[in-house]
Amino acid sequence: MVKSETLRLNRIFQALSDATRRAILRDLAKREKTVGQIAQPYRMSLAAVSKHLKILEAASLIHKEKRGSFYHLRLNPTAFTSVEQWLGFYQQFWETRLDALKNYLEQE
Amino acid sequence: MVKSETLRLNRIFQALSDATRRAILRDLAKREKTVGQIAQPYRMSLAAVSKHLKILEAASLIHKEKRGSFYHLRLNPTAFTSVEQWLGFYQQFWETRLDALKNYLEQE
DNA sequence: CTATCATTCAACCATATGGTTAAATCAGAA
DNA sequence: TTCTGATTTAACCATATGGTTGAATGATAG
Repeated sequence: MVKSETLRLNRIFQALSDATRRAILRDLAKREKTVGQIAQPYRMSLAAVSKHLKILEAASLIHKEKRGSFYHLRLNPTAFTSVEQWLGFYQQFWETRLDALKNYLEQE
Repeated sequence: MVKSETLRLNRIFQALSDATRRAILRDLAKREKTVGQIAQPYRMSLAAVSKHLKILEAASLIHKEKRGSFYHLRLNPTAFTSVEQWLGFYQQFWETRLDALKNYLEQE
């Protein structure tokens, strides 16, 4: 594994380890939003949400663009491919496991 | 999202956010190992590795079993399905994105 | 210009994290 | 029983994390 990819995965998984940040991603999957719109459902301060967005952006999971006096946030779907690739390596293991289970059950 | 699944994902992603722990998972993918065998490639203390293993176990990414005076660790491949499922939701987005890119490139 | 609105930045705080070393546990060998 | 080896636990430390509040920035509306 290349070092830069390691750091990239560190940042991505760390970003995803917080439930608020995962909820924000879900929210942005629907449509692009401003910081204020994103913050609205949460009880925490705007500054706290702003920090979460910065972490998501550093992990390249979202893209932030300033238009006028508003920042617009949107999902960066390609970033998810890093996780997809990382996970891909392990799929062979749980797939063979599930296949074994399936075979076992079908024997009955 | 159910709360318990949220906590489960918190633990899993947090566990995966550390490069040492991801390396341990890779290592265990090959075959089952003891704590000492796992620790051998790393410069850190055995106690530090022991902590990493506890975190991976709490995230249910590995299974730990004591046989005699050795603890044997192995991958728990089914735990990866949680990540798989979480990621699945976003695949529609980056897939349509990649399809769009593919179409664009094929136009040339 | 000036006031306002959206957002960030800075300073701060409590708790979590990832490491250390030293002591405790616990199974197997002598 | 006693010694040894494998591993965990405990206490500790420095830094990171996730939150707060209040001041700063920067674009828009009067």
